[in-house]
Amino acid sequence: MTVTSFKIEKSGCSECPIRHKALCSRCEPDELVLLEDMKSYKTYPAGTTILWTGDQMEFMSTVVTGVASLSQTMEDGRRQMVGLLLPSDFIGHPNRDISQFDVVAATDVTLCRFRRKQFRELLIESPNIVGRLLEMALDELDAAREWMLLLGRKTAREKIASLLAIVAQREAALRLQEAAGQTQFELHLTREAMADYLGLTLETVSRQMSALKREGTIVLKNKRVIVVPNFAKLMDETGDDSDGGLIV
Amino acid sequence: MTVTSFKIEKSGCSECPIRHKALCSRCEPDELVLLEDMKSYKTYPAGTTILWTGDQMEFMSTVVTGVASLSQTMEDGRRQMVGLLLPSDFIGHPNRDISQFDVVAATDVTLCRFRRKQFRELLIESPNIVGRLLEMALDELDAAREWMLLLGRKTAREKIASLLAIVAQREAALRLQEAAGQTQFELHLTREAMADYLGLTLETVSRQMSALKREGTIVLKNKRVIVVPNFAKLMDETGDDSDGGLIV
DNA sequence: CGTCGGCTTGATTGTGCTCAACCCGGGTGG
DNA sequence: CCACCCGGGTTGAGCACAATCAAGCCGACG
Repeated sequence: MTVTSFKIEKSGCSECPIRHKALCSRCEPDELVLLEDMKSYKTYPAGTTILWTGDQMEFMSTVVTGVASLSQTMEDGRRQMVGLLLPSDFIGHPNRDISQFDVVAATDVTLCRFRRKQFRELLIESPNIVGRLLEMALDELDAAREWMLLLGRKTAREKIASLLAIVAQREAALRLQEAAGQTQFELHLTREAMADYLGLTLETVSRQMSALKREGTIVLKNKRVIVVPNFAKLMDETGDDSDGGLIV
Repeated sequence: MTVTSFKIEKSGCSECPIRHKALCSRCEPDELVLLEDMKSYKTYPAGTTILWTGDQMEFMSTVVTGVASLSQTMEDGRRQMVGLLLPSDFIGHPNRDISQFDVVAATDVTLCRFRRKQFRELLIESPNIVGRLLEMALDELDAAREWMLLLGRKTAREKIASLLAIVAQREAALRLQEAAGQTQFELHLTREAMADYLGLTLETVSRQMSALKREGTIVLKNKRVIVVPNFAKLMDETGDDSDGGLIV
């Protein structure tokens, strides 16, 4: 177990960084005490596979810190990422004990875990948790469906622009700003990860990135940090309608 | 209101054809009485759009009979189906009052509906419903993610074979059989609907169907009824691993 | 009989994949 | 210190698969 996880293990739920967003966000103080008893933390180094397709899932987990990816692989190696797990996102299925996907730590990842059996009992007793879990599942479902449009119908160019726009908006939201005018953000993904996410090859990703650079839509500061001089111009490339396709 | 819906309106929940699968499947008799009071039926003819993207959603609904599709459309007309709604499937989001997708009746469709406001109160009081809804949402999420692999990574041939295999398995399950050896089923979808579902053009769908026919993988009985002489041969074309990629 | 929707088939084009070479920066070890 | 390697990234040439454009078929229905 690493040092980071140890620090977290000392602190209670009330100091948890994702307290207001995770499945426990609606819990009353007395319910939190219950959770406090059951939970355990575990940290995985970047690059580790947390769960393979077909693995037994002894635990239900919430991402506390770090980023993990959910992906599927075909026999011949073709791979598709089907979800990005950010802090507060949930891993597990109360009624299925076998993982349907590979879960890979993209950065160092710390999970807050509950044993399946205990968790199921918890669900029966705690409507606040079930309700929040339902809400989160429905949000994930909508996100997955949005992504299906991208995978099925967008061109390579539009896919790249969409990904960049989404990451930019997410980072802006963290700073409580809106992505508009000049924006700057960090892209943690390798070209290969982008390709897996978008259903492209890494060469196509590289080519389209170069094209966007050449045309001045984006400027690369240092391979990871991207500057968007004019966010509207990037949005034009996504293929979405003017309001960004998002219901705000 | 059509004749079919009138018949349904007369019968109570206990005679409902989807009683054992829908969101009410775990309800006790006393809870059913509650639902009985709140519900109303509505039938839409084939081809009708039940809900447009951006529409206010006054009702939360369950499909009782028929098939509807969930889809997204881009400005320029490109369209992607993101879900198929079969009997017992649920439409609506307790915490969102605006539809994110177009909902179109593929066949005549009858919905069992609850008013949003009432439904939300119901959720607070009835853990059996929330629990069932969570289960259904997680199943949908897994299905959506499976579909993302198909959209992002499979070839046209594999997409068609996968669709046929899935429909065949579903129909077999209805007859409490397993798809194996010689199988036969009905495909309600037009070529265009298949294309929208698979992220292809209808010409490509037609060509691949012809190819599968030519090679003897499938036999068309009468444009809608498809015979699969050897189910394993069809599975070979899907690109999935031998066990069908399904966790049984 | 003509029309119309759903479907098939053909010819051509083009986007994105494949294969391949090469660049760049950061370790590592002789 | 330099040589080497290795992972991530870029770029090019050629190809293949699916999209596009276009014509025609078939069965239903007015």
